[in-house]
Amino acid sequence: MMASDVWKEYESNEISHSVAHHLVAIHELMGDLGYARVSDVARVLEITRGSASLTLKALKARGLVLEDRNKFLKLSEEGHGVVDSVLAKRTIVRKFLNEVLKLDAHQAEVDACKVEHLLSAKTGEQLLYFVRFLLSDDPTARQFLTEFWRKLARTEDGQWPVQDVDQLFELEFR
Amino acid sequence: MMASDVWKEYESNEISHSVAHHLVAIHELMGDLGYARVSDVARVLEITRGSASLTLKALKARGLVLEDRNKFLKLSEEGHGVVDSVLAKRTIVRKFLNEVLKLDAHQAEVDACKVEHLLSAKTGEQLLYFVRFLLSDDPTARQFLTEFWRKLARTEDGQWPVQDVDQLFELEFR
DNA sequence: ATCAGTTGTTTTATGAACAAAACATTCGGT
DNA sequence: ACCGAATGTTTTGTTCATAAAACAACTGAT
Repeated sequence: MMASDVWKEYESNEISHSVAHHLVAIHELMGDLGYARVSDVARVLEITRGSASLTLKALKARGLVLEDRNKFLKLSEEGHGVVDSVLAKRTIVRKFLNEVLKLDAHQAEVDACKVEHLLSAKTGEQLLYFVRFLLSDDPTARQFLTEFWRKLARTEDGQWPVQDVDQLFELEFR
Repeated sequence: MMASDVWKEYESNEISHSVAHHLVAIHELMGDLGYARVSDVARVLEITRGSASLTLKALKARGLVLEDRNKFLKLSEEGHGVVDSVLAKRTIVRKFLNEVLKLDAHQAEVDACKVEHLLSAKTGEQLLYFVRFLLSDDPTARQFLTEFWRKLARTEDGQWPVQDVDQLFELEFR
């Protein structure tokens, strides 16, 4: 019933997946090469220079990307802020999926990449606190994780009476 | 450096946000009204009948939605599977954000809605096991959550030396 | 100085997701 | 049987993100 309230908010995302990756690409290129041009961004993202040119033009207009006389790009203060928040969310989600839920590194990377720009700042913040405590050497956290992973291992050995994930979901939620 | 490997996989999402919500709308309408027509879907999603008509035509062509002689819609077996997996992920993510990370109900709903169709089946499954154990009455889990929430409350009272979330992220990840 | 290769932009086109409006059909009440 | 309201479809147009290709400008080696 409250579906309609919420689902439209998806649109209101000021940072699209595409924009996030263009900005992160510039950030990475500055680290790797020390500079970032349109072609470099296009190569990193495996898109055409034309596409990159158009997207980056919009980002320059939005003040997230700056360009010097020689067409070299860099992030503005604001652009850097966006990259920081996106990378922080990606990192913490990847860490949680990989190191806590024990998903393989590739799947964790893919899923983190998909959601990095969608989570609210508050969600990222709380998740950071959570994962930090969970992976700390606090004995309560250690004990909990040890116990969870023990149960998880049994689950994956088929010790739980669950054949089918869908069936499990239905038991839990329908 | 491995950014390019991963970010393209975003495209390969067979179920878009829009498609997910059209299917879920049909599911909810079947529960609420006992039937679902194009106009009902449009009303629930707050889009025009024209838009809904086009999207649903595509979903009929993909075999996810079936239509009887009187233009009444229902989910196919496969469509039901998609809805189950989407709703299961939305539910478990919302539960985690709200009941564990203590985000307010609205923010939890919005974020869950944004990522529901993006998480892999494996990620949903692991998250389900995790949250189930975390919220169970296992004393290890209880103790861990109690301790986490205690720390969290102190954090929100400003007891941790953190002024700015961005600053915190940078400390942690840069 | 020229010519080839690199780089950036512009133009044209596509597909997805929407709106708006015109149109066709169907259904209920009188 | 008719009329008006509700319903579904089609057509047209917009925006966004992409590709592809043509074009322009710059660079460097000879």
